[in-house]
Amino acid sequence: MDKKEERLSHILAVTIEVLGKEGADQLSMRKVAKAANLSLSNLQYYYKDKEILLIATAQYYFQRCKQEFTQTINLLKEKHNFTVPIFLETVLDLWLVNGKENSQNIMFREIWALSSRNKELEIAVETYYKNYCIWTVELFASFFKQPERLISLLIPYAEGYAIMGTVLPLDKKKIIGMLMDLIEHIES
Amino acid sequence: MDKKEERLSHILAVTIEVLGKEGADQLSMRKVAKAANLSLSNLQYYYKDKEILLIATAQYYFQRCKQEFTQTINLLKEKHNFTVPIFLETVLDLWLVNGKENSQNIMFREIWALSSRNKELEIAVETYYKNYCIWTVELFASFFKQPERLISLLIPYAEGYAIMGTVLPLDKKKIIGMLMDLIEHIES
DNA sequence: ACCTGAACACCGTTCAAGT
DNA sequence: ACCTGAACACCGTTCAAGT
Repeated sequence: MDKKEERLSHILAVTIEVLGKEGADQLSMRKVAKAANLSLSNLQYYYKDKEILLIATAQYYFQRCKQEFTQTINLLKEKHNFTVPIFLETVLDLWLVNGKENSQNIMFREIWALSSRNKELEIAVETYYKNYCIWTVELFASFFKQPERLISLLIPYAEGYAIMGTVLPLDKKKIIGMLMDLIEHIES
Repeated sequence: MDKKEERLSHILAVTIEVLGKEGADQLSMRKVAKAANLSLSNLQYYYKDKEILLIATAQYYFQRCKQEFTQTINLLKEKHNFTVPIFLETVLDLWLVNGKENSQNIMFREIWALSSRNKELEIAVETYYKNYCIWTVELFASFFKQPERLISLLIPYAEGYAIMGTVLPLDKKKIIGMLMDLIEHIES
């Protein structure tokens, strides 16, 4: 990585920090510039306006998410007591998270909102989800007969659960039980 | 409804319009004031700052959503060819909508994003989802044995589908088929 | 190629003042 | 109770200028 690339990704890392701390509505070019120790105009030299900065930031963030995901999955696979049901339960427990307690979900909310006003960002989000489905289908293909069906069920469910999982009539434990039963039914 | 109330709800209706057209990031007190034919300071007399205006707007919007929901469901129930499987398929087709094509979902995205930075708005969103679950459980209780389980499955799924349903390995028709099969399994 | 500072139109909020 | 206009600090963007 040369010096310019380092500079660019440092700006993006700082932008993620500001986004996470203050939210999309509070993020300003001036704040990012200050946090990155740049003058406003110098920041604009690297990212010429706010839109471009946000798109680059989202893509940088997605890249990070992928790294985190593969790392977590690899750790899971290497566990000494690995069985398919244990793997499944662990994955479900990992995926069903409350959006308000999870910094990754807070970032995604900001990105979603921005993407509904920005065609290019919308495409970046769509691409990420598409790839996410591909990785997870591949992962599930090692253990299940119907990976496409399982992923088409579980990924949207997890996304929705992040939004409003806390107010459902069933608690998380019962939901995981239900999902495991449904998966067994799909696979049978 | 007295004159003040009318004035207040007119402002909220105008705010919803501006939000839908331009998005949360483009919404300004000045724009709302202009669109509602008020001076900026006069708008601030009714809603003293942007936060309060947005919370009131979200609640007003939720109220509208409830009306729309009950109306749609009543029309469905009154249909001459009503059977439980047809009802279920129609409801699923109605619920599984692409978030980008649906103006209600665009509004919800804006509200979600705002709510992650605002405790009071977050509570309003949570309350809405809680009530939504209660209505739908009641509705399903007329036709199904396990309404809580079905709603705990379907509502988060529909929310997640709105976000990323377009990139799933299965198409909508197959997904509805899968869900109907799963529902049958839960009920059996 | 990289960086600066001033200027512009816009924003939310505050406040003293009117009816 | 309802409404006004000016003022303030902040914002994104543009631009002419430096190294």
